Amino acid sequence: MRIGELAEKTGVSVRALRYYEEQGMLVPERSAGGHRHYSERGVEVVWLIQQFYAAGLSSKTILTILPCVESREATPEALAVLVAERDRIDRRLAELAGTRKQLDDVIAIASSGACSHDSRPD
Amino acid sequence: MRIGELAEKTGVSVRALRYYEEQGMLVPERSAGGHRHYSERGVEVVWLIQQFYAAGLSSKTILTILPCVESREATPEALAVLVAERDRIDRRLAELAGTRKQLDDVIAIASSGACSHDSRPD
DNA sequence: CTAAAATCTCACGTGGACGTGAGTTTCAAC
DNA sequence: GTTGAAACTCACGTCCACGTGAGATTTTAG
Repeated sequence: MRIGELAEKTGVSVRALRYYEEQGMLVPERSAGGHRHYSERGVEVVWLIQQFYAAGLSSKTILTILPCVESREATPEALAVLVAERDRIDRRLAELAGTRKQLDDVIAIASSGACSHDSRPD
Repeated sequence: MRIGELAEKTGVSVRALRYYEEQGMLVPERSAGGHRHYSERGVEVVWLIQQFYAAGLSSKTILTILPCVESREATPEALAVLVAERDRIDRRLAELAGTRKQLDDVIAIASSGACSHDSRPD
């Protein structure tokens, strides 16, 4: 499929797909005229890239771990990156949970203060 | 305390503190000569800002919710922002957990695949 | 075969959170 | 009173994941 179709299927922009190629994350075939041609697999790869971006991985890191997902095997170095990133996500999860609690406390206190003189404990 | 001391205490750069002021998040007193002077409370505020940044809030959003934390009360609008951001964090937590699982699966498969198939040590 | 749609390659623009001088002024110590 | 560290104000630079034309080329529908 061509770039426009993949863009529609995945919901990412054409520009983004070209950027992914620039970074080496998703390199398609080319037609005689130079147009990009993606396989069905491309859809899943784009999803993965989005997932990893959402997890805060950089394109460089994604570039390292994508081949492992594709080939279902990893060099020791790549495996180390995978584990390190999982740990990073774990720390981030804990951090986020902490901030969530912060926010929750603020909401509890602020709302009781703003809504009325009603200082009912939970 | 002056900006350098606060920077050291909080671990953020002097430039960052000036930036926080630019954004209105942490506005210190000024000496006659124009030097910034922060109270002890400044340390905690910087920690909060960092927390919220880490949670993915923009400086503009932080600017909205910081007064609520300080005054322990919120306008209905600010409260709505607080709740919306908590929800956003909840969604992000779920998202991150999903990606973590993805990564975990990849690690499980890749490591077993790498060890059994290619069991050549260095 | 033609016309329009899609795609192509530059290449500069954007936004957020600062980094990094440059040149000047203030403050604390002696 | 002097001096050196620390702070001050511009104001341009950086990094990342794209956005956004401009202008040329390729592909597809009629």
